Amino acid sequence: MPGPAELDTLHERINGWFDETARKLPWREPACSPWGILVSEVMLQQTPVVRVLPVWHEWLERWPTPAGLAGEPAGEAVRRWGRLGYPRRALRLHAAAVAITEDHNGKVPNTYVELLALPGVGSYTAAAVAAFAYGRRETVVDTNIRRVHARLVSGTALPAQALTAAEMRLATGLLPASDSSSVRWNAAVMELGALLCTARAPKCAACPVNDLCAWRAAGGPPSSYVPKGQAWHGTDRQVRGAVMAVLRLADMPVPAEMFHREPADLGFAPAGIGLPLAALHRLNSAPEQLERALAGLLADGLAEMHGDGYRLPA
DNA sequence: AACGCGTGGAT
DNA sequence: TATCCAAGCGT
Repeated sequence: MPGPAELDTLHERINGWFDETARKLPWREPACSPWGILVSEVMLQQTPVVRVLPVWHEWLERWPTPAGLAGEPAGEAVRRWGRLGYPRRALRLHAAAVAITEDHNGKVPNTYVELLALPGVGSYTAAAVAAFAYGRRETVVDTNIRRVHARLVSGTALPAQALTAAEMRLATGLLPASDSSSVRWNAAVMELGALLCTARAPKCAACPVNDLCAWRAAGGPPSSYVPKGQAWHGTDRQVRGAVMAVLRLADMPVPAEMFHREPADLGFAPAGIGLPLAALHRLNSAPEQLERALAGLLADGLAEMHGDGYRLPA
């Protein structure tokens, strides 16, 4: 843990670097509503900024307030989520909009505890919204901040595989004293991790605190563990994704046999879903895997039965 | 605590 | 081409 003097230096340099070089993002504009910030935070969970930007603009134009989204079927949120990935985030964001409308008079709550109670809002997102939308001094810890702390302070290439209590204490200890400085600090460290102190090829030469970095001082030792990548090909997730691509494009329930049989065997396909349906069949997944994927989507509320067909939740 | 959950750009 | 990984959450 850095001493008080070094802490001041870190705050000054990293916040200064942020002021000069931060990306201009719509949810960072002073005029952005707390709702706009909440939507951005959920969309940014595991999805890069460049892919979020266009969808975020569409959402805020279509649903400028939580009540606007709450007034539509959950399936519409899933459809407009497009290809951001992890579509249950859309479902939960819709549920959060309903909760905000019904329980918070249509206004995004401004405390960590109330935010944390919203569907799809965990410790990171609750702290981020409290800080960035309401100017509160919160301990915001995301994957970028964890990595910067791991290198700068702890001297390791990567943070632990799971978020630890020690990391939270460290992050709290590093926080500037004032509300305004702490808000900027949270955004700045995150930005540093996103732009310079990246997972794979960190741009240490451009880093404003490279002379204070414990990891660099130690000669940049490699990580003590090998992060295991997520499997994709042949997984249920891949099949679920392909099914969801069909449902997003369908404007009527898709008969179960459409998923199980080649379109050529059926002799017809509903307008508009030929391409994603072909992509699904190209996976050539076993019937039981397809069943598992469809059942999973129903269980998660991402799809529902209507007659003998599947559709997004109405 | 470890796992499942989408997607696509970068390397 | 294959692998990595991105502002996590819920169970």
